[in-house]
Amino acid sequence: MRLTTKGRYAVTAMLDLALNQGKGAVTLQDIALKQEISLSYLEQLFAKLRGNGLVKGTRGPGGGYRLAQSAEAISVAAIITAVDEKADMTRCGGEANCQDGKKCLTHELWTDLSLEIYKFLDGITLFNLVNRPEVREVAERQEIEQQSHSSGLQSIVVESDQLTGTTNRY
Amino acid sequence: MRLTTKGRYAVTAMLDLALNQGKGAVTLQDIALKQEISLSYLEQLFAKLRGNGLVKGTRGPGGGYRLAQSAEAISVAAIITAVDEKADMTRCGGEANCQDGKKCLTHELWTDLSLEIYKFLDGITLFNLVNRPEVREVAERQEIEQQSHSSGLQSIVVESDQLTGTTNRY
DNA sequence: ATTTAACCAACTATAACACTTGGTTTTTTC
DNA sequence: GAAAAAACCAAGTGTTATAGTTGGTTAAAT
Repeated sequence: MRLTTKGRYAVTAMLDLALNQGKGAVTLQDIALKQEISLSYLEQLFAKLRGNGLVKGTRGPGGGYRLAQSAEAISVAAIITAVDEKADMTRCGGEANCQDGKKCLTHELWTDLSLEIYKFLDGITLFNLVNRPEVREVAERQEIEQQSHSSGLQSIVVESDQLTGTTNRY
Repeated sequence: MRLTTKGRYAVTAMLDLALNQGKGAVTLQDIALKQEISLSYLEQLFAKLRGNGLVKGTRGPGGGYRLAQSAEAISVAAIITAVDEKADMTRCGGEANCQDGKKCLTHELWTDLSLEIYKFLDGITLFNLVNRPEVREVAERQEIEQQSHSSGLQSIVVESDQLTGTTNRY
């Protein structure tokens, strides 16, 4: 169980999905703007999440992503595992071959810790997170910011599109 | 609290020190051979450990490092913190300024987890580790391997020294 | 037909880690 | 007092994963 911003991005994006479950599919464009993550990077993360059966995407206008399982069934640990696919930690990476094929001095310590972290993150589901008051608070703030953002931005993009011929993907 | 092989190296080395507390100072050369860590990298790690008051070094022949505090007083968390000096995790790195100066969606989740990990590692001291049977087992194996190693290696190094004019530092 | 959005592949930049090189200084030992 | 052993120090290099970019193709709705 590795911990990196990659996993954090994935959890944040999945939480965004869970929060907007009622409103149909959510586009990555949306998430990219709200959570300030590069769109293409999100695409790469969602390819893995989809491969692991955590989300399903629908193409075309009105399309986007939605959870493939209920929010109760998706744990934070599952999300991180899906995205990180055990880029194992050089030595002590699971097997006990850290020291010439044998266990290194601190082998048990790290496996114990890994288990501890896993248990913690496996005990927290998207459903749990959605119902946390702090999360709801931040989510509402983002909702408002996004509206003022997109209403202003959309027209700018359309105009500059005609002038420069380029569309910015972020 | 970041988790990387860097911290693992540091804990392993410190544990080696704790295990050999009775026999006076331990040289980094020794640790490098036994734990298979590059000597110069160890030097860098020990510079930080020394700076954080966890070890003290004595120079010259017969010198080396020993613990600056009792094994009971040194927690694994303290070692990792000393060596990692909070290369903070891009966003959500302690302060709540992950989203335009405000908290991001999953801020609490990561701070909770960090605290959990810290508590776990802070509850384990070098003294605890030294007394674990698996650790003692591995330590004994290393003791034997080192003896056959050094008695064989020392003469080889001396001989090849005179022939090639080079000394390998590892 | 056009637009929207998922889907896909290959490339680039950056940063941290792990390690190397080549020293100096201090202390012990002969 | 010379030589050796060790800590101490600074500046580099190689590698790897992350994070992001570029430039597409396909599927579905208006």
